[in-house]
Amino acid sequence: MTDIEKTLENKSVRPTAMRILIYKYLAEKDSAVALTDIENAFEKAERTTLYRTLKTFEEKGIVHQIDDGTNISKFALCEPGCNCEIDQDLHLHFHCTHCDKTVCLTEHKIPHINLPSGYIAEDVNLVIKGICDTCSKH
Amino acid sequence: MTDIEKTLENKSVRPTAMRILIYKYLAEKDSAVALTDIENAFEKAERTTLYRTLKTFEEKGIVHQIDDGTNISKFALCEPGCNCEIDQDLHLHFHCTHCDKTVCLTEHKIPHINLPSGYIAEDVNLVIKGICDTCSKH
DNA sequence: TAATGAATGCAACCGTAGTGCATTTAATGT
DNA sequence: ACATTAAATGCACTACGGTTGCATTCATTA
Repeated sequence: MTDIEKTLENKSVRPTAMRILIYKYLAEKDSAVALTDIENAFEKAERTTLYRTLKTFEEKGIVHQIDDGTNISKFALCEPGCNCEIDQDLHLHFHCTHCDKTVCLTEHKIPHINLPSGYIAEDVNLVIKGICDTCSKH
Repeated sequence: MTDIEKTLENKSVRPTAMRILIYKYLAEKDSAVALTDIENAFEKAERTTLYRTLKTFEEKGIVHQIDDGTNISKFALCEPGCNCEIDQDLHLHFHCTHCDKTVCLTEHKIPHINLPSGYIAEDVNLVIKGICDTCSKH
């Protein structure tokens, strides 16, 4: 059994062939991917399958969904320190308007925000848009 | 000439009847509105007109677009202190998952974030999801 | 090996975003 | 006041992401 299969089983996700492929794809990407990205990468794959696989991955804490302001949902593998829950130090995301890539800045945590009374926070999302390091060199 | 007409002209936007109506609608709302919201409010209005009006308003700094994670663009009037640009203290947004409303917390500014070298920030977006004060009372 | 449930494939549907073009409306100069 | 010109609006249509229902295949286990 490979590492990926173990990882999936640890998260109570049956390691099917398709899921392993999708996991691999996510793992080798250094930026967040949209459903369409995966669809294009695996021409034989069915949109619905990818869609539901990502949903499952998200529910089981394998990936986290990123809303980078493009109105297109992106996904990235959760790293060991990636706590996608409140009351944790959540990392922020950077969306490059030049190459259109979105990356997790896992080193950068979102500072705590004091809300007005009555407001209950359940999730925090911080996205910075601009030019990434690769694009700013050119 | 009314106040709204003056406001629009100050921003180099021709104060047409439709635009004044849309501005009024936005002004009396205490939460951000989606294109569809306006569409429903003015049954006679053409979606394209509303769409382009909001675009124009945004370009001219009359409204700011809000991405609250629902994948539906929302808009809210810019207040005098609402600087929708970088290097300013940007306010954050709160999206209530119960009543589905998104509000500007203009009193709450986004703290400055230090990015890794090479990254150039142009826009910052902070959205907190949870339960708003109205819904948390019930 | 049969039974069971999960995963996948297929075929749609819905809603938002966006564009091209014709038409109307408003502003300007003569 | 009228013609000219540009902006604003209305209409039709496309594109695409997200989503669901249902049939079918696959894998697990009794």
